[in-house]
Amino acid sequence: MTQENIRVRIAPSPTGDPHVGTAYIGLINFLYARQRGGKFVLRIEDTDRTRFVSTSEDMIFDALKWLGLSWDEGPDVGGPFGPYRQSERTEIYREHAEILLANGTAYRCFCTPEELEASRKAQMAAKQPPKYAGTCRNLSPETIADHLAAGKPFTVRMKVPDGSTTFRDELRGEITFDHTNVDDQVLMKSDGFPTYHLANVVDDHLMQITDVIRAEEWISSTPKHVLLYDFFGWQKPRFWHMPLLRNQDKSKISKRKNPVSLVYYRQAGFLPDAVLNFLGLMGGGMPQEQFAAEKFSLEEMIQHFDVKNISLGGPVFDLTKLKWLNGEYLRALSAEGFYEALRSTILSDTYLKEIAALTQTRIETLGQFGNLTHFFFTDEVSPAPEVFLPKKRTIEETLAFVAEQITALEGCDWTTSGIEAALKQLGEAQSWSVKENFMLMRAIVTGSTMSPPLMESMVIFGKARTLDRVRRFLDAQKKAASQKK
RNA sequence: GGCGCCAUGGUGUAAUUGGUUAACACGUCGCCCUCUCAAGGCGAAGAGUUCGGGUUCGAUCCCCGAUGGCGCUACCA
Repeated sequence: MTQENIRVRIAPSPTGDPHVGTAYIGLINFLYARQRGGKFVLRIEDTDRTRFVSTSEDMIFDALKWLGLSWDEGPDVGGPFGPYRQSERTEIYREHAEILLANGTAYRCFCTPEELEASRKAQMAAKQPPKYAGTCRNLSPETIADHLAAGKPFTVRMKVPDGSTTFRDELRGEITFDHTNVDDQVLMKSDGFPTYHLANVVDDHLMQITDVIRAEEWISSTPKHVLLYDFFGWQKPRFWHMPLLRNQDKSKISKRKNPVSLVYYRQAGFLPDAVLNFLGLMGGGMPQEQFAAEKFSLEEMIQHFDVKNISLGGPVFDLTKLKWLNGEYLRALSAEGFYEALRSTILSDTYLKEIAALTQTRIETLGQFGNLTHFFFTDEVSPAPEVFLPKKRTIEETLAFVAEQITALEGCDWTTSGIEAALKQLGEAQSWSVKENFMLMRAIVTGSTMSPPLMESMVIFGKARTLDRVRRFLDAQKKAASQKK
C-alpha cells in the first residue's frame, strides 16, 4: 500500500467576520492533517461578489493565527497549487466549464433571473418542489448560436442525468439521493464567476485534496459534487461531514442568538487555548478516560483526538461552559502572565490611549476616569427603562427600532461617519428624531445617558462587541417584556 | 411540502461496540473554608437512554416504524 499524502483544506468565504464555525471546521482539518503528516490548506472562496467584504479576508487570517491554526498553503504564504483565492482562478473555472459543455454534461441556460423566479413561485404555489424547469436543457445548436450572437447573458448548468447517486460519508456510511431531488445546479453565473459547487470541486481536485471535512449543511449538495467528479472523470476525495454548532434552542448557530465572530471572542478577552479546547469538546473526539477533566491543549489534541469518534448530534455552543474553561486557563496563568494577558488585550496601550483621548476634556480629576469609561471594561451594562426608553415611545416600538438599528449597524462601515450615516438614515426612514435615536443607542452601549462621544466610543469598543451588546440588550428586554404579559 | 441527517440528565460527552447501581465535565443546590465575592474542598438533586414494536436469555448499543429537532431546497457559501 502506498503512503497517501493527506491534504485537507478549509475554504471560508470573506463575507464578514470570521466565524466560530470556521474555527471549528478549521480545527478538525488542522488536527487531521497534523496527525497524518499531511498538508492543511487555506483557500478563500470569494466567488460571490455581492456578499464580498473587503476587510474580511485579513480578519480571517488574523483570527486563525490568533487561534494558532497555521496553514501550510494559502493566499498569503503561497504554495504549489496556487492561486489560493478563487477570484484569481476564474480562467481555470471557465476552462473547466468548457470541458463539461463539450462532453455534454453541462449546458448553457439563457433564462433570466425573473423567469426563474416566476417559475419557482408557480411551483411553490402548485406545491411542487421548486426545481429548474429544464427550459434550456435541450436547445438546438442554432438557437444557442443565435442567443450567443445576440449577446444574451447565460449561465452554465450541470445536466443531472436520471438515476441516483450514492456516496460514502466517513462518519455516517452510505447516503443515497435520487436525482429527482438533485437540481440542474448553476455552475457558472452570468457574471463569469463560478458557483461554489464548481469552484469547490475543481479546486479540491487541482489542489489534490484527499479529504473534504466540512459542515453537515453540505450533505444535500454532495451528490452534485460527486456527479461533477464523475463528469470530469476524476477521483473523489473522502467526505466527512461534521455536525453543526447550535444555539441554545438547537437551531444552527447564528449571530442573532449567540456571539459567532471570532473577533468578539478575542476582544471580549477569551484566550485562544480556551476557545480551541472548547471547540475540541464539541462533538467529542477526545478520549474521555484520559481527559476526564476536559482540559487539553492543541498538542494533546493532535496526539489523541480522533475524528472518527465525533458524535453526530448537533452540539449546543454553551457560552457558560466556555467561560468556565476560559476561567480555568486564566487561573492557570502566573501572576505575571495574567497581567500580560490583560495588558495585551483589555488594558492594552492602544485601547487605553484611544479611550483616554475621549475623556480629557470631560473629567476634572483623573480619578473620575472610571466613572466615564467603565462600560469599556465591563462585559455588560444593563440600563433601566428610565434610562433607555424615549419619553414619547412605547417599549414595543422602541425594541422594534433597536432591531432595525442592529441591522443598520451590521451593514455599515465601522467608522464614526459610517455609523452616524447608517443610524441617521434609519432614523429618518422611521421618523425617529436624531436625539431619540442616538440617546437610545448611547444608553444601550454605555448604560447611561451621559457618556463620551457615542460614535467614537462605538468605534473603539469594536463592531463585534458593540453588536453583541446591543443584541443581548434586545434579547433581555424582549424576555422581560414577554414575562410581563 | 419534498429530500437528507440526527436523537443518552438543562448543556457537552462516556459506557470493553448486546451483559454497568447508566459514568465524567459544565450548570444548579447545600455544606466547609472565609471580612465579602470568587477560587478551592466535600456532598446532593437531576436521564432508566424520545416513543412504539421487533431480534435476543439479555438491549443505550442491532432492525423497523412513529415522533421530534436540524439542514438543504438561490446566478449564497
